[in-house]
Amino acid sequence: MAEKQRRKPGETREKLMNAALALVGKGRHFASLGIREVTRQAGVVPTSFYRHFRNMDDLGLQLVDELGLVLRRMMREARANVLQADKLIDESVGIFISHARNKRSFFMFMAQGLAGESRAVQEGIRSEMRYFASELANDLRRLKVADHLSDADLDMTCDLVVRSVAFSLTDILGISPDDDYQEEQVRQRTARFLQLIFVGAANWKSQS
Amino acid sequence: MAEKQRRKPGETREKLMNAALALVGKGRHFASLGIREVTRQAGVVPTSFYRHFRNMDDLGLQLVDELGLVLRRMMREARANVLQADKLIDESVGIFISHARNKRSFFMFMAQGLAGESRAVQEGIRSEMRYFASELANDLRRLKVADHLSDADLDMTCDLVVRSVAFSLTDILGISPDDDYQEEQVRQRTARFLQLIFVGAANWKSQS
DNA sequence: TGTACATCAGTGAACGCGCGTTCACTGATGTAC
DNA sequence: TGTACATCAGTGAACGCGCGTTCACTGATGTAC
Repeated sequence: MAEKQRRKPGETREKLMNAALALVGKGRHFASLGIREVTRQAGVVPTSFYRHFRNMDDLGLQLVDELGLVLRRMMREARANVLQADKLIDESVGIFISHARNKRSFFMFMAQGLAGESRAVQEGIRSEMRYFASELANDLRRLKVADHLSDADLDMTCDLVVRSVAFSLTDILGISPDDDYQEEQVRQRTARFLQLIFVGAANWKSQS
Repeated sequence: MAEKQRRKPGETREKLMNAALALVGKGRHFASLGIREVTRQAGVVPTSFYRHFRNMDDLGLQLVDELGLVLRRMMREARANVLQADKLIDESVGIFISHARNKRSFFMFMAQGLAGESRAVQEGIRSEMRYFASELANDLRRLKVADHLSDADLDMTCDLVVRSVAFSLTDILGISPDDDYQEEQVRQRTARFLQLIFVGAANWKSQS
C-alpha cells in the first residue's frame, strides 16, 4: 500500500474536522455525532481519531478556533468592501449572508453550539461574538457615526446588532441552500432589523 | 406487584417527556438522548416508550406542543400584570426571566431546538415565536403606542423584540440557576435592548 | 554525508457494553348487549 | 347489574449491531553526533 501513511502533517486531523462539519452540514447535530461515524465519513480508521483529539468535545473546541478564523476573515472582507457609511448595513449583511452560504456547515455549527452540550464550545462561540461586537464598536467609533453614545451604550448597540445577525443564521440555515428568493427575504429582513436598531441608537439619549 | 400497571391514563407518557426534559435540564442536548436513557430516567421499561412515541423525534414534537402551552400561559400572565405602558418592558422581561428560571428545562429545549436536528421541531418552535410576535403586535396596536407604524413595520419590530428576548435565553441558561447577580445583569441588558428597539420604532418612518 | 535512535501518525484486531427494536405475554379498563 | 370481549398500556427476554476504547504493530520523518 503506497500511501497508507503520513502525507502532509495534520492532513488527517483536517479530514476529521471537515468530516464532522460535513455531517453537521447535512443536518445532523454535532452533539449526536460519534467518533466512528466521523472517522468513517473521513475515510480513516477509528483509532486515528485519538492521534488528534481526546474526544468529540475536543474536536468541537478546535472547530470553534477555526470558526474564529472564518469570522475574522469575513470581518476583514467587510471592512475592505464597505466604503460608504450609508451602504454599511446592506453591504455588511450581504457579506454575512454570502459567507453563511459558502461556509454553511461552519455557521450551522455555530448556531448549534450556542445552545450546545459542551460548555466550553458554548463559551468559545460567545466569546467570538463578543469580539465581533467590540470590533464593530471600534469601527463605528472611528467612523464618527455614534459620537453621542457612551461607550457602554455603543457596546450594547453592537451587541444587539451581532445577536440579531446571528439569529438570522437560524433563518438562513432553515431554508434550502439554493432558494434565492427566500435568501433575499432574509437578507432584507435582517437589514431592516439593523436599520431599526441604528435608528434607535441615533435617537438614544445616553446617561439619562 | 400491586402497582406495576396502568394508574392514570397518560401517566407514563408524561413521565417520559419529563425525563427527557430533566436530562436536557442537566445540560444534555436533546439530539444526543437515547430511548433507553430516557426510559431509564423515567423509571420505566424501555419497551414502554413505543406505547407513546414512535421515536425520539416524535417525543420532541410533543414537547414543542407543551412548550406552546407554557409560552401562552406566560403571555397571559404578562398581560394581566403589565398595567402601565411605561413599565411594559421591565415587567415583561422580568416575567420572561422568572419563567425561564422556573421552567429552565423547557426553555433550554427551546433554545436547543432552534438549531436542532429535527426540521419539524425547528419549525414548531419558530412557529411559536411567530405567534408570540403577532400577539405582541396586537397588544401594541391596542395600546395605541405604535400608530405611526405600518402593519409590516410593527410586525418587524415585534419580530426583532421576540428574537432579542429569545437570544437572552442563551445568556440565562449559561449562568448558574442561583446566580442572582448575573441573572439581574441579563435582565437589565435585555430590557435595554428592548428600549433601544422601541426608541428605534418610535422614530421610524414607515413607507419612506 | 551517513548512521542510530526517538517520535509520530497511521493500521487492524479485539473487548465488552449499551443501544434500538421485536416479540409474546399479562392484567386492567372500556364497551356492547 | 352481569357477562364476554376488545383494546390498551404495561412487562421481561432476546436479537444483532455499532459504539468507544485498548493494544501491539509498522513504517515514515526528524534529530543528534
